Amino acid sequence: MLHAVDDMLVEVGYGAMTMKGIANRAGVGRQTVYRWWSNKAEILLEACANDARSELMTPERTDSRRTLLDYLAALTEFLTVSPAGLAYRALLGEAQHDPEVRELLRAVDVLAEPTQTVLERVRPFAPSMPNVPLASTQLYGPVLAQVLTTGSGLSRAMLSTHAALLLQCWKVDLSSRLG
Amino acid sequence: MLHAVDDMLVEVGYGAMTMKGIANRAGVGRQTVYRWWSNKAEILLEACANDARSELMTPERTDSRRTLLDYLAALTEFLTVSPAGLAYRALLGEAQHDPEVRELLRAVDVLAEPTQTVLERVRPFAPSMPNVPLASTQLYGPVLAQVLTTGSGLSRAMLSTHAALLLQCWKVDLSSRLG
DNA sequence: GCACAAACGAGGCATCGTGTCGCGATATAG
DNA sequence: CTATATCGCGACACGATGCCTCGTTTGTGC
Repeated sequence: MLHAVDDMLVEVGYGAMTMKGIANRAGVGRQTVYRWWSNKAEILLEACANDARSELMTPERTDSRRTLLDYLAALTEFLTVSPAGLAYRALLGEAQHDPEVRELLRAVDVLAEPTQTVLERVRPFAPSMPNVPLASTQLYGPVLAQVLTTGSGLSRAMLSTHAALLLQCWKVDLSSRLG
Repeated sequence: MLHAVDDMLVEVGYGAMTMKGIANRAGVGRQTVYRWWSNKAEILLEACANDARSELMTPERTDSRRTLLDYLAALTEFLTVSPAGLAYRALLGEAQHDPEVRELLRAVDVLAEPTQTVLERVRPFAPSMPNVPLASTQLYGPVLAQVLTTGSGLSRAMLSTHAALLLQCWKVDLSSRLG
């Protein structure tokens, strides 16, 4: 069933994906779909949540910069190529229109957990890293914004520079500079 | 006419905004609306493009950090409060579904010009600032991502920290560290 | 002031997606 | 064999879209 959602999203795109289409694709009546999910947003969220977690799990590297870069690359791949990522972007899109979807998306924050894991790995080598919410958006915000506004991700070179710059300013003790 | 779009977006939200509603609100026939704009996206873009430019124009400060902070605060205000900002978010949402809207939004990149202006002001004091595309997303990406995913912006304290950190790593010469 | 043309408001219409309802078939349990 | 629950499937009302037409208003040259 959820597999049918992934497939349809890739094949026909979000615009042409209808509840009727999902039902037909899954060989199921429409009522059966409504029995388990009350709207398209819930189906999409369930279809992408599991995949997202596994796709954004990157191995820890000895090099902190490499740890960040691997994660940013995986995130870019997720957002631009993966069906689950496309579903996430579609959900994020609907969240701008529909407050109900926004709440749904806040409750199951797909990007939060993997990002937090990566940050914790790096934190020992980045003493002046800000609190998790800010550090998270600093890390993935540029990547997400780029994909959402242009449809394609940052180049690998830019990702690398971004990771290096972030890590650098997280390593320097800010308090000594700002007093 | 465009005023009616702004008003409706604030009053009833994007979800309840229909072409029929816009026409009624503006006191015109529906066909008249279709005569000038072929779809909702075009109306929204025209309704927000002008306002966006003026709302994101911040005065230059002697302090670079303050220049960045002022811009980030204006951007947050724009994205979370301003009708034009709500329209922009709605457009960004539709762009995730509709490739046509994505192209429209790429052609009239609302955030690009103001961000670039700010970056050029800061560049003399930030010798190792990366190229404009990357620096732009590094600057506004976290703010945009935060608003899009949670619906509310970063706190002023976080904006301040973000501006300070970015400026700091843009001031240090990276090549001497990575070379 | 008049006539002509363009633009307009209003409403009708076909089409599509949504979400609900009821019918008939199937299967699983007692 | 029967009762109950679940399912596939079509029917339905509702609302939004985009197009078309009708009769009116507006503005221009004569």
